[in-house]
Amino acid sequence: MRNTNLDLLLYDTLTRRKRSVGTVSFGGGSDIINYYSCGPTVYHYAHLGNMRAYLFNDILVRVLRVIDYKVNYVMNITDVGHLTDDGDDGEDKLEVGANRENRTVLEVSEMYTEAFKEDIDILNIASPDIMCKATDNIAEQLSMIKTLEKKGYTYVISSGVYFDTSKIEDYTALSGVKLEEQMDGKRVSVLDKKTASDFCLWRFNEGITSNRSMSWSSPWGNGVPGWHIECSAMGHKYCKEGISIHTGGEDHIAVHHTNERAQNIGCYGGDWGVKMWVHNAHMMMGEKKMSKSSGDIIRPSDLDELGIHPLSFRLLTLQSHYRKQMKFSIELLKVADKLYKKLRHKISTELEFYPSKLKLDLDHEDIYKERFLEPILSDLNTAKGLSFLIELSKNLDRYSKKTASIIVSRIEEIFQLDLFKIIDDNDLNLSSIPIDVLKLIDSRKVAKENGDYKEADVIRNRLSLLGYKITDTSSGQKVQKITI
RNA sequence: GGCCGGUUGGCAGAGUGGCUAUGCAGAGGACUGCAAAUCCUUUCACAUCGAUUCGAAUUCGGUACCGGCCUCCA
Repeated sequence: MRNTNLDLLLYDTLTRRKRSVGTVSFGGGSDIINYYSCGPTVYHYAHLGNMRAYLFNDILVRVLRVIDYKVNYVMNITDVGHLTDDGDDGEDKLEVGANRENRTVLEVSEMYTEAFKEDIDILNIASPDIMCKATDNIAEQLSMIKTLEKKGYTYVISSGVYFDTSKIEDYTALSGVKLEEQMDGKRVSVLDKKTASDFCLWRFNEGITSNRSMSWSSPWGNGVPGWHIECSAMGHKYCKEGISIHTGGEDHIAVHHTNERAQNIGCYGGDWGVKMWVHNAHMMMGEKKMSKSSGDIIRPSDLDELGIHPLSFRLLTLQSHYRKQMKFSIELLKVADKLYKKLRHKISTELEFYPSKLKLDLDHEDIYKERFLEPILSDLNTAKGLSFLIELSKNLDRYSKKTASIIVSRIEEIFQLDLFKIIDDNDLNLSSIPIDVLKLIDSRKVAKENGDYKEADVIRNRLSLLGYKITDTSSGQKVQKITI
């Protein structure tokens, strides 16, 4: 049994309203949340735009755990089946990645899976409990396609086995799109499918893909699974009772999740399925979103070089709501970075870590709940929770050190900004500084001691042009390398 | 064309029927040889038209504009 009656409200894409997660939990004490999130396709690096989605998942899972749900957090790794192009003309992304880099598909998927794990780690995103690969679950996918065939939801054409979407009554319920209003055939290639919205369950080796390196045998012929079937099959395998919450980017609503849902309905007829769909909005750079196809990407591990702490990006996402498009630019990142460093400096130097489960007195318990937890529990209003944290950090004298520390500790259970860790202030060690720069620094020290401030200022300007920032502190000159 | 969402101060971005969001920037001050950093104080807002209301930036309706998705995408 959970030891709290607090609950989280989330916006459910299917019913288009906020619903309590208590209505979708499983287990005797209704305390288990089966959580399934669409993960990366490992043919390339994941970028900051992708990271917004994983940050959203991370925050959500942490909130569920704070209010005492047992979360079974499952994320798939797509290493087969995801095409570069629309439903029927594209090549498998993994094959493309392998060709591009002159490696095997396995090497490519392993390399980018590792890179993904490193990147989420940099942003303090916890690893899911289960990360399952599509290629490890081919049997489950085949078995699901067989059931769909038995139940009459499939048909076979020259390119593969297809799902007959006309058999699902409310096929477009997630997106609300009216198929007959769609511009059929304009973007979706119809080929010899019965309906443009029909999608591939099993793709035969033929045409441009006849010499792909990945292939499995099946009752219908050798080939590879379609993209959507992996999520249905693995979701069912790892979330036996059903999926409480299924998340993903909003771009998945109209196609991927719509098809996943159709497969579930066809295969399990409503006995098993997804109880709540939650989608995050995209991050926009200027006029367009950051995307791998445009080539203009920034990874978490690139941030250091820009002089920006990676967790400043985590902070930036906390400032906006997950269902709203988030504007992104280096400038905004710098603003967040400034705030981040200030906040962390303050907390790390004035408070100390206390375990979050320590009790607070009633008044402070209420303050924590009203100012922080309640906004978070109302569809994840992290921005409001964050404004409380900032306020708190500016008014530490109103709290005892222990009380403030416990509150921040509780906030950190969710925000994970490493606020208690002293920040490295980028003070350079002398050996990394060129000798002529060192000489200048030294001569400025002499000039200052002699009261020759004019000369000291001249030297400071010269150093600044050389890329070094000099700051006078009570303990002498501090040297920092200037970044962008 | 269909679906979804947005329009808040210089920028970013929350929000509630009557009460300071918050951050960065700006202004003033403290500190400093001067800067930087830090701290304190502070200016500036709710697309437009109509309706409901004692009262609406907050509810409802119209208008205008903007964005996303419908195609690989988080």
